[in-house]
Amino acid sequence: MSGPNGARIRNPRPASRRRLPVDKGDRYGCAMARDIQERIKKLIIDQRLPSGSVLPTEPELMERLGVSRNSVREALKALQAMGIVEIRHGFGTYVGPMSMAPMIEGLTFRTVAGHYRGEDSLLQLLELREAVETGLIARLAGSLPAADLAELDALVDRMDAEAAGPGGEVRAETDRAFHATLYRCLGNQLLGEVLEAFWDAFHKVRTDLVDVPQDPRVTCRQHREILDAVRSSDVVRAERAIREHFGNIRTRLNAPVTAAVPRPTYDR
Amino acid sequence: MSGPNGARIRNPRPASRRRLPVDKGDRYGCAMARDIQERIKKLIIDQRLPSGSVLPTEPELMERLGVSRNSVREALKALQAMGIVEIRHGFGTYVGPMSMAPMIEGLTFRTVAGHYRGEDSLLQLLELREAVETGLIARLAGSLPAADLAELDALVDRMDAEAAGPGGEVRAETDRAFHATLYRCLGNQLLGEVLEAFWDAFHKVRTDLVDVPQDPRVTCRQHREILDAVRSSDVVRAERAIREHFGNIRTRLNAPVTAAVPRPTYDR
DNA sequence: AAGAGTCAGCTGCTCTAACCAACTGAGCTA
DNA sequence: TAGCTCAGTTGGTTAGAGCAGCTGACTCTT
Repeated sequence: MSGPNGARIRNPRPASRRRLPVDKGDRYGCAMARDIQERIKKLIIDQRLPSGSVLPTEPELMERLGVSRNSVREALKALQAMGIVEIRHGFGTYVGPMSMAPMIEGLTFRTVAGHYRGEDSLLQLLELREAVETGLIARLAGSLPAADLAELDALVDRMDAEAAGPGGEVRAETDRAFHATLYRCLGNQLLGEVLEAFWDAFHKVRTDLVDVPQDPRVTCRQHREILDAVRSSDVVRAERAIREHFGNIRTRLNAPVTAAVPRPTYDR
Repeated sequence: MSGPNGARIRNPRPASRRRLPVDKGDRYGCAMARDIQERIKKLIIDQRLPSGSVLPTEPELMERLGVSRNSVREALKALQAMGIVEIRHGFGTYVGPMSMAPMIEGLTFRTVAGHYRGEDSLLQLLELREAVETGLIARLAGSLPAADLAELDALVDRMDAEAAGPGGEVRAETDRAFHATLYRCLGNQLLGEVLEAFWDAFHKVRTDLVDVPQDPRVTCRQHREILDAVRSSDVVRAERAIREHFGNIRTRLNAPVTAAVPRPTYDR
């Protein structure tokens, strides 16, 4: 039943299956499964359940919703994939953290798939990050608390140390922390999580797919410049610094991406 | 087994269940289900399957992955929730559109839940939109093709007509189209989809939860101002126009949000 | 009596088997 | 020829059984 590369071959009705699915606006599956998901979501909303609350057990949901165990489980699996519930074997089902973790996963997959198909999906993701951070930096300039400035100073210092250290590279975690700390003072949790999600997805794909050469000293200098610009309340300079930083990543990205031969394996 | 409000009461072991789940880094469920999902994803990536491609049928996946139909279906349900596959009753399973639709859903739920819990989640979502659009507008000023400018002109004209028309309100679809068309020329599909996702989630929550009063003439004037600023290549003016537009939405949002008594029903 | 091991009873996880529902295509009927 | 039915495909749903992770209380040992 399987072709040479595991490709699917269906003898009795090969042509008809080539039909592309017609969009009937009926995404997300059939009525019942969708309905169960909605009812569980409604349960969470209506009872104002916070993250971590206990949800009914599978047998209880079966009885309450009047469906079989299997349907309940499929609905819960879908909700789990969206981060709405969290399932723990032997414990029970809980209201999920509602984090952006599922988005990271979806975005990562989409970017990897697009990359392998020859699209510039990684570049698009970078542009997205650039857009958000550029739009935020103006609000930041001059209004960063002293404590955050000190923390950012320490992070850039650490970058310097890492660049001069044995590895000769700035650790990814340090870069991530810098960008996260920079926008923390805005007091917008969603913003922070989305930015981290974009960063995570970008970083995952970049390290997995393309081997980007980087000059760690340039990285350090650019982060320092961003920090100094923000400290001195210079909006224009801050925006320019951010753009330069991303421009740097972009140029480093462009060369290898076009030349790179996608590796045949994907093991995420 | 159920309390007065449908709250769960478990007689034999009530105290132990109050334990919050310990984070073992094992999100997304047990090993096997997770593994099946990964293998299906690997199949899509390795064979470079584009959106709409036929995936193996459930029996074929059972055999190939060596698991039961139930497990296959649960994995597919989770992947469907992430937009990675699309399941069509009676047809088969296909590679999904990889759109941002699941993100809209997750974001909407998160925002609704946060709103009901008294957080300013809707405002956070608006700030996110503002950040992205502000960061993009500079790249746009002066580089918009004439065709897009004409289309935007027509959209603002339509807004005027709708504002003066019977309803006296600018239709949501027109606003959506304006923002979508504005950033289309950047040639970044991801960017466009993310912006639309944010718009959709914001709009869904706003119309469902808070009844925002709006002066349609102000809305029209602000969109016209954005368009004119972009047309005249005036970056500073364009940024100011965007900020004013979002500032307008924000102020209209702030008053009712704090005063609003959340309705007890959630029916999405 | 204190400690350790076992066991019953929760929880979710997986499998098997059967049937239902949506859809297609070929062959039959009028 | 036009329309229908029917077999065979696909996913959707139900049912029942047993497995696996976890807790608390009971029991046996020391």
